[in-house]
Amino acid sequence: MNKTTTQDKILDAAEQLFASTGFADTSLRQITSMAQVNLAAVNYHFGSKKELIQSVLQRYLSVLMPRLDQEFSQLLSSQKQNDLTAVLSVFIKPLLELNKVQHHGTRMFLQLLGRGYTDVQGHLRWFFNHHYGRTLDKFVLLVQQACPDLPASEIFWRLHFSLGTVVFTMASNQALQEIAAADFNENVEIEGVIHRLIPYLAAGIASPLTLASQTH
Amino acid sequence: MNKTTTQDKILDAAEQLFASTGFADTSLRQITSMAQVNLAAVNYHFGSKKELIQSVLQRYLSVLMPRLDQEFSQLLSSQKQNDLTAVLSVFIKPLLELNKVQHHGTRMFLQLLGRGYTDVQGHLRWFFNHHYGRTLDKFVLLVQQACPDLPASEIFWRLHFSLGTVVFTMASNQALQEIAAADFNENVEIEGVIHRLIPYLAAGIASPLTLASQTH
DNA sequence: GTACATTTCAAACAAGTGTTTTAATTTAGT
DNA sequence: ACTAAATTAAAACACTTGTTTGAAATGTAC
Repeated sequence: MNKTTTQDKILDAAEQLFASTGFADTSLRQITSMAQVNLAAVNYHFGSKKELIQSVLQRYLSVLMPRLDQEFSQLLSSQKQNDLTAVLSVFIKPLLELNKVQHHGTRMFLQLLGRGYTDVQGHLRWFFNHHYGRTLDKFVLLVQQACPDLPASEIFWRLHFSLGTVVFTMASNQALQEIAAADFNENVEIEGVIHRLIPYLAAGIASPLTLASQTH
Repeated sequence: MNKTTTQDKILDAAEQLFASTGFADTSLRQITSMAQVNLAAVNYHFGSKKELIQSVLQRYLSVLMPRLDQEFSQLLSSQKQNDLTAVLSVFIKPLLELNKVQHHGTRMFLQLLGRGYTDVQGHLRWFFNHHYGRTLDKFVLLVQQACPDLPASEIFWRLHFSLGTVVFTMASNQALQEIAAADFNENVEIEGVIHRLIPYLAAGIASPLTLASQTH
């Protein structure tokens, strides 16, 4: 007798709607209607819409981030010279393991991440940095070790460029998949997109310093 | 006697608020209050909020896109082999000339573009493709010529990765500038960001095909 | 200066939002 | 079985949104 609780029904419906429509453009009435629970249940169980959003993300982050932290630490302690592609590839396995958390978990989480950074500016960014800032620092350190010639400020900019690539690609993942399927007869899973992203990001981050980027 | 019309007062206020807060999160009451005009003036002069958004963008696009189209055509007709950096650099001058349209026009437009792609999914994308699809096709052709080894589908993905970089960077431009100023004592104008972007994008788009990206 | 069209204004409208309230119902402990 | 706590339910609340209305004000042409 494995009955799903009201909380879980809400979380399941919410993450689906959030991923495809965004946080701001999804109403609590849509969520509770899809979950087949009462409207007031959201505020009763989660307090507010804001906290519901955080709970939806937290279900994935609490699995992913410790996993990433462990990988980063391991790579940091190993003495061998890590190249950028290897550092970025650390994300692959932990991300794909999110499919065990939930059906289509990887795609769902990455879309949520994309929505999180494009929809809301305030509380999610704070929430993430507050909880997982340490892990992020390790990653930045690894990138710096892999690109010893780049000044810290340049790495800052390029990592944010890369964040933009990932976030945007994941937020518009559905639309992109549809176009790719129509125009190129390609049916790429989220795993394929990840494997396409890594060389692109690695090349961008490691691109040589030009005269132009220094004088401006 | 150069009095600004009600329409212009609305457009000026709207673009400022749209750029910094996004389209969805800016209300008509905020706009008319800042513009010091009556609330009903927006619907009277523009019809609806949706059309106001398009008008705000159109003020820049109508200057920028013909300019870009001309540059693309010129590059296409010249027989010499264009490298990717040259193709991407075509954007620089037309973008910076938007500062003549309006004070801080370049930054304003790019932020609006970022907001346009992250906030709304529907009508803006259609609006843009419908009006300027031809120009875009020329650009894609130039990129294909510069990267003859890449299959069309790969170029499709990488150009969207790049779009993500630009759009995200521009949407969060203000936040990034503030962090860069605080952490690295850097005061980068929008022009500096553009010059930082180009080598990053060029390297990403032109990154070699790996075994992984082919098999997945 | 009168007549007509354009523009401004305050007010109200209809629809949607997240949240709260209060009562009914179900669950769990003894 | 009774009691107290936890959960569900329907309704209303307070607020914001974009849009519309109809009268007042302004501008324009003859």
